[in-house]
Amino acid sequence: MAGFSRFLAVLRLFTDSASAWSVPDMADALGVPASTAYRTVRDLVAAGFLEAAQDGAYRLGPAFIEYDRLLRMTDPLVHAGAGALRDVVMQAQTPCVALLSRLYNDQVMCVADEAARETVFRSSYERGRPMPLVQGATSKIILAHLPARQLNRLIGAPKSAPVNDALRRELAEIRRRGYCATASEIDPGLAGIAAPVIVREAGIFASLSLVADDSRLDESQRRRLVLLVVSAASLVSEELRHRHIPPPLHTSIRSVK
Amino acid sequence: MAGFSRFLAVLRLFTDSASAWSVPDMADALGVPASTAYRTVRDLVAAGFLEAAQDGAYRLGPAFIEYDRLLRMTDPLVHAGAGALRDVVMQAQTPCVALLSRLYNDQVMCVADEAARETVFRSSYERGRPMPLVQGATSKIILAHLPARQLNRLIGAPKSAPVNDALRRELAEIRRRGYCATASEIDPGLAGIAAPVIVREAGIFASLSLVADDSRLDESQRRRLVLLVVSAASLVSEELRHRHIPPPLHTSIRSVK
DNA sequence: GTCAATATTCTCATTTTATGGGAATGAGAT
DNA sequence: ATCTCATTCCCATAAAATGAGAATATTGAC
Repeated sequence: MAGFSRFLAVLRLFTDSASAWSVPDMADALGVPASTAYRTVRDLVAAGFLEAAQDGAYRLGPAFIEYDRLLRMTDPLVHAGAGALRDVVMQAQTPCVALLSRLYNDQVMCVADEAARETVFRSSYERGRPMPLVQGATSKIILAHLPARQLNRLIGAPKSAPVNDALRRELAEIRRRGYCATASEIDPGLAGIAAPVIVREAGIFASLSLVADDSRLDESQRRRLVLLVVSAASLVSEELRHRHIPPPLHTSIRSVK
Repeated sequence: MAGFSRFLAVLRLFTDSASAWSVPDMADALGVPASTAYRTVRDLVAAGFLEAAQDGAYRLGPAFIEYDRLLRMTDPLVHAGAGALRDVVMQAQTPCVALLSRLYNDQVMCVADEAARETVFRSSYERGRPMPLVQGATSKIILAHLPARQLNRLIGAPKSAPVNDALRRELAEIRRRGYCATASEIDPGLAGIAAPVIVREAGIFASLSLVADDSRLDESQRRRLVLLVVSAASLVSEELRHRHIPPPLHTSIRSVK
């Protein structure tokens, strides 16, 4: 291991349950000499990706907040979706959480969320938290719209993984239907309603979804929310498609100031 | 330039106004050969810090969202302050934005913000955006509570920078008063009210502040909000002080699972 | 205050890796 | 087909990271 990966390795030590590390402990955990660990940490601190807590402990640094804002302001999906999420929770007229989620390596991650005012429950899906690929409406609707090649890479080709044939049939059915509604697949008692946000030409495979208390939903409510989610997802997709300007030919591209 | 700094240099290219870059343009801007730029970008993409947009353009990657969540969940200041901000905007009973801000290199950066329901204006202070050090209540109240050595480093020692003597007197007065109220220093028409969140033993130099429409504030309003901000800041400080557990002696520290 | 135990930084010879020039390949456009 | 530019590949070289251990700084114990 060397170079860049040393920095990544240090950052990966930081998790929900281990949020502060001393340098000797990092060196231990990574199996590198102390001098190397001190140097790596010093560089990360200088860059703002780590920061000294107290008593020789280090925690994640404020540079992540800065880059996160930059991403929120400039990422097409996040930027286009955030407004839609606000509209959705307003129009839902019930305690709920609206999510915008996308593929992230071999998981699904929410990139924007918005809770209605009076929402008391919390969804496991929350901005920045990687979630399983094959559970929950939010994830399934994305899987259902993936190109065959990419899906095979994630769940195995039909021949090599016939165990997934049932899943494949389920995904085909979801794609046909155009939305996905589940209940208690991730959080007991919570229902998920998700619609696809797919813009192939921009490489966007995402979903817009709503999480609400399942016991509060009667059939007409559910139908109304499905409609709300599906149309919001279409709006976001359209906006993204519209933004996707084919670049001028034979010219390097760069964002205009 | 080499090693880690090459990665930093690439990331620093991404700004509000230049949010998508092609690799040749990056190579140009950094003055490095194309082959080097391609390799650097490939590594950053693999780590999730960049991601391919369309047509050879790259944008910031979802890893920043993931680390930002981790920080929100685990950073003592953000975690303790977020709840307080919600309380503040609720109790303010007027359109406003509450901010939690801190030193970040030689600037001040908001690390958590919360807007009241009906707030229409936007403050220039927003989560993740570095702001000037010596303007606005949010920043000044932090400066006013910095140890002398650190203040000198930021604005120059009294002898070498006598031009700042007026500022020094202003800061001393602010410290004496315990809060700072300004108007139109950053955004025309907006007023800022800030109180310190200082926990020296934990290395925390921050502020809790409220931004509201200046023309809507009469004297009694203003007094009420000052009280609100000051007491909220005290609560946050107390919570942080309480959390600061002196580590066990002669033992390496590590967050408990 | 001294002492002892760690934490942290420093040094430097060595190994490892990144570097970048250029060739090779690919993808469009004409 | 041919031109242009994007992208990858190759490899000798230069450069930088590495790590063992020494040197120094901190810190608590006493």
